Amino acid sequence: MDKKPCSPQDPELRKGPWTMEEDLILINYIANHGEGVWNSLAKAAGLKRTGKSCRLRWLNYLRPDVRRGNITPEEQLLIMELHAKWGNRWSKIAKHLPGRTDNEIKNFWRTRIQKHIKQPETFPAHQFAAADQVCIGHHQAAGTSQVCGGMATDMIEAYPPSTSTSQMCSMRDMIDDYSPPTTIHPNHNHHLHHAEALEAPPNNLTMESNAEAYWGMEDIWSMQLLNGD
DNA sequence: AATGCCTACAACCGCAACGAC
DNA sequence: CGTCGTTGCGGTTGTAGGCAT
Repeated sequence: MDKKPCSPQDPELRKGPWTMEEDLILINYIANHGEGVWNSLAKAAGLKRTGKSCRLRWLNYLRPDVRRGNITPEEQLLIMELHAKWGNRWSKIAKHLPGRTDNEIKNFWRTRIQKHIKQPETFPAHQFAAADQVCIGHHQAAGTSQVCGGMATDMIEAYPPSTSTSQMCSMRDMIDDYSPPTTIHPNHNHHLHHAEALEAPPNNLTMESNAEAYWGMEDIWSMQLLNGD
């Protein structure tokens, strides 16, 4: 899996998971030369990757300001709210979650939320609670594909104790209100003022959820800093 | 302890938009 | 104004790790 050639045309091109060495090369190169035209960047850095792959790796994983790990309840609510407004506009939604990438939000939505939307109505609340520490009501009417006000009381009670009563209320309201658009409103500008009001990172969004990054971006960054310019 | 299944996430793919020439 | 290269986006897939049996 490590050195699988990508295509007969370019047997040198690597695909699949990035190695630590590749990450370091990319980080070093960008630290010294900045981001640029990704195809030539990949070549100049000596990476046997497509520019596209390098860009994705950088944006979703290596950027110093990227936040990975647990999505906080606040972020979950924001995602729901913005998804209700804009649908699958992941990059747009990601702009309102500082440090989060569209890919992460998309994955989060598909794995944590969408699966519940697809659950039959009889899905037991306790299983629901087990599936996620915090999650979303699944009480949709068949065929309407709507996350809505059916958030089980159990689920709300399963919410972390740190969650304030007011947060709870707003969460209920929000989930009650939630109805993902079946089509994107071409004219969604009337939402923007609200969304932009959300743009500033909430104070309680901390970096602590990043603590479990795999082989710590801190490590990589300290390594590349040691390498210097 | 072995296995099969499920979940979460990293990465790839295809397409559309955009800009330079 | 058409072509080409690049970027950005959203959907999909592959796989590692966790969990249940």
